[in-house]
Amino acid sequence: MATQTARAQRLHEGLGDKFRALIQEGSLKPGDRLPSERVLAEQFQVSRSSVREAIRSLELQGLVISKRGSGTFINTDNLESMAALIASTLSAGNGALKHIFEMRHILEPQIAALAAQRADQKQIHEMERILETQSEEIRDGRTGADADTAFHFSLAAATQNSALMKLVSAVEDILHRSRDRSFQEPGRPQRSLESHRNILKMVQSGDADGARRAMEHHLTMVEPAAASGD
Amino acid sequence: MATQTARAQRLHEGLGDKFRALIQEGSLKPGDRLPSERVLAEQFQVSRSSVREAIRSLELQGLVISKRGSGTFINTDNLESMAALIASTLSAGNGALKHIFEMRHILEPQIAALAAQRADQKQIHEMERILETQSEEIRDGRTGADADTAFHFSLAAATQNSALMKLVSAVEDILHRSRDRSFQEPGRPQRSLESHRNILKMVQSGDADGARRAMEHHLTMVEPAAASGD
DNA sequence: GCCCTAAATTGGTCTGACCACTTAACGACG
DNA sequence: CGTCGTTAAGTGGTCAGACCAATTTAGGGC
Repeated sequence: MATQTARAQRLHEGLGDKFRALIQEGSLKPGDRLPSERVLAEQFQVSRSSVREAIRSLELQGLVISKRGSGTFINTDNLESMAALIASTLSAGNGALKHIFEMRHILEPQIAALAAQRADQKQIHEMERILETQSEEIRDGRTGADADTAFHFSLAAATQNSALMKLVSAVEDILHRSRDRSFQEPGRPQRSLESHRNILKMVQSGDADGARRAMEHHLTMVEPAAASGD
Repeated sequence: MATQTARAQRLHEGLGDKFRALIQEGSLKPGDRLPSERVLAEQFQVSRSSVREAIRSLELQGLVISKRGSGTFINTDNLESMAALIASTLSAGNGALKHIFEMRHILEPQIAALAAQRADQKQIHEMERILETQSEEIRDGRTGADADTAFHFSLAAATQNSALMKLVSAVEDILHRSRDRSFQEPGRPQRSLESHRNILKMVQSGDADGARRAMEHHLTMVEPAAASGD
């Protein structure tokens, strides 16, 4: 009956939608194990191949994770793999790093402003902790790139907007690799930390406009020359 | 036969990487047809199942498109399917529509500003054409929702930033369905068209700040009450 | 020449089997 | 009794060959 949709749906695509619905409806919770492929095949009256292709798509979308010999599980933190998926899509093709930097420059100042309006105490404390870590790493002679990424992400989390979180997570993921290089310049990690502190200060005081400006300043400072010239 | 690989990843993942490399290295150009699954299976000394799972992942990433009875082709405009992928990821889980609206409110005003600075004559002409179409549709009693989406997308295209184009395309895709409903209110299509014209006017005159404000006004006006209140 | 039909080709699905790995049950041993 | 290896069952990953459905291509009749 569902074989002839206008869009010529293939069987495994329809299956994927059914599984996705099951997961999102709450019948299955994060961490749960899906029925085995053989069981699903019988349950939906299709072959194991079709079930596998459907699961394959769910796995690529980060909804589930298949483990050989163990089973297929609902992804606990779907954020990471979802971000990876968006990242691979955004940076695919001729997606120059320059474009990603520009997108970031558009997004993050506004995110900082939103965070200033919405961050709760727990999230502010989390940011303080991250900046402490970053400070320690720099004192030990490291770049603090991980903490840097974590700070930007925690800001996004403070917006309480899951879509923004996913997107920032993807953007930061793309930039993470190049960041190690740009952090090599002497004095850069220290300056980055200081502007992070300025941003946090604005967020703490709930100054949305100040947070936006602080983030703009931070990004302009951090942006490598290569990105604007390429 | 090839049972002793067991290196690290799953077989079809490695295959996917090989195919992806082939495509991106330029051995295969957009529009070209991949060798048939049976040929690829023999060529790489794996089973057809593995080839299929690899192709499935490429298809989900928008790199290729499989057509039953015809073949598998390198995706010509990868924009559409890539956007669909990002869209499904962004809206997956508890991603409320409200979050998407907010993301849009962050993105598009800045995009309008960038467009005002960078749009070339051809792109401006394209936007004029779209607004004409929208005008005609409204005159004929339709909502003009398609033209509406097209306008927002052409604005993103004018930024010359492929990452932004993909993202806007994804966001608009998510909103497109709900748009038809909100366009039912009397007078709404007409007002939307007028604010589009204001945005275009700013873009034509190269007024970045004016374009940003015009877009902000437009979005605020278009945003459904449900999205801002919930 | 044109149009219709049949064969070849291709992706989609099915079946059943075996492999590699994980987990849990079980029995031998200390 | 508890611990530890061994074994058996279960699971995802891969393979092989077959058939189906859609498309393309090649003939054949007009």
